[in-house]
Amino acid sequence: MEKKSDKKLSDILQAARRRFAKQGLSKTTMNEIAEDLGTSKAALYYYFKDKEQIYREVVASEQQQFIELIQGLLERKLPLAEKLKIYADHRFTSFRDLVNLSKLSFDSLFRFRPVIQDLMKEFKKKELVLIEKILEQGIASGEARNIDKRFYAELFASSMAGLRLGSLRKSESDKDPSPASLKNQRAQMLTLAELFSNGISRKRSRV
Amino acid sequence: MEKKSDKKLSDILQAARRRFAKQGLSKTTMNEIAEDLGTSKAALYYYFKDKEQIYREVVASEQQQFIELIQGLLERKLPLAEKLKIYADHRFTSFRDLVNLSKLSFDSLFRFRPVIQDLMKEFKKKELVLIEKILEQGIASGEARNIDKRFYAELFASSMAGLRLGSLRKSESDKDPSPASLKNQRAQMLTLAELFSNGISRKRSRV
DNA sequence: AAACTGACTTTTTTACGAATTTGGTCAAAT
DNA sequence: ATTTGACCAAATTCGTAAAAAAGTCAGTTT
Repeated sequence: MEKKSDKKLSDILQAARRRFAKQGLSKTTMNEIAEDLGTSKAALYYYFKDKEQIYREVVASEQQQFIELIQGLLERKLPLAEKLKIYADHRFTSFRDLVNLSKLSFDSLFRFRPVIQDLMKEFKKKELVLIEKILEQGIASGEARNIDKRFYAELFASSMAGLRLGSLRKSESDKDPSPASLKNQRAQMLTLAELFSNGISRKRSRV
Repeated sequence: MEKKSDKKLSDILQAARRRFAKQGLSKTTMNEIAEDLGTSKAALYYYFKDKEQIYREVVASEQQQFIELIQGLLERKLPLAEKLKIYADHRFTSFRDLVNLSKLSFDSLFRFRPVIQDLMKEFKKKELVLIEKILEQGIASGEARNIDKRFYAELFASSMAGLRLGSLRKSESDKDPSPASLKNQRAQMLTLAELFSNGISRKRSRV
């Protein structure tokens, strides 16, 4: 069975990640990725089935980074309110820094290639599970009322997505959002997390 | 100066509204609108400068319907929590029934024609003012803390938009959302309104 | 004069084949 | 096991001509 050097695999993914981040999926060519690595296009096909698989792995790895961040959060002993705020903060930071994940969630709105839709749908499902787990813990610990986890997780996820989109829209068309706009987006997400945790809390707390 | 029969003006707008609702802006032709009215294309240009103006007036009138609904709400003596819930309900209902307004908010995400962006930007600005007024009233009455109205209004508006989008995405691609999905969307919006009003309330209430 | 029309011009969209680019394969080389 | 250049096939871009739609206007009707 073939072993296929891990080093080479990750080199390819790294080069591809940079290209996808800069140019997106369709405008990145296999030749460009190969040239960035000083190798030939055909070599790429020794390691990956096709361009789509490279893209999938690049995005999946960024998704995984976020997911692991949250899984780490799930293992910590923290008040529910804290967890939700940290979740909001991680989500903000990840979508700011993981360019391909960020681009994906944007593209999924109007690029109809199945890859995009599939990857996005997958990510949403995973995110929902993570939020449900946080709520689960909060209910188990008695911090939260016995709410419908699925319903509230969807509510939280969609609202967070809306906040991100609302900020994107404000920045003029194609330009990156300004630091001020990012700061505002983060503040909104944290505030939403607070509203949310207060709303499902058993105690009647105020921040 | 020309008077231009109001009857004819509104007849044209009504025919155009139906066409735009069914086919969207770009796929609706001036000839179709004229034929629906049993008149000639040239006649339309006697009443309207161009196709874009007809579209603007159609959308503006649907926006106005929603705005007047909310302005009516602003004049009622109701608890802040009630007002926010009714706001959420009106928003849900309006976006479900006013097809061109609904289409606009969808198109604004990926149709780059300036008309679309302009009309959407205008609507968002107006919606923000209305939400701010509701918050204003809540602060004045002592029901709400002295929060940053603009900040919270944006938070509320973007979250509501996110809930709508989250529901749209779940329904498979082009089809209309199922009744069940709509019901869920409405429930989410009402719940968000509750979370929100509890969160900004001076009292520590629970529903 | 206000309301409207058919014929007309201009602008935009569509259709489509050729040219080019790109994705993907493979036998041969290292 | 790994890499490559040559090659094919699929997709994209490009130029352009035909079709369709937007928009104009002199002149007619009411």
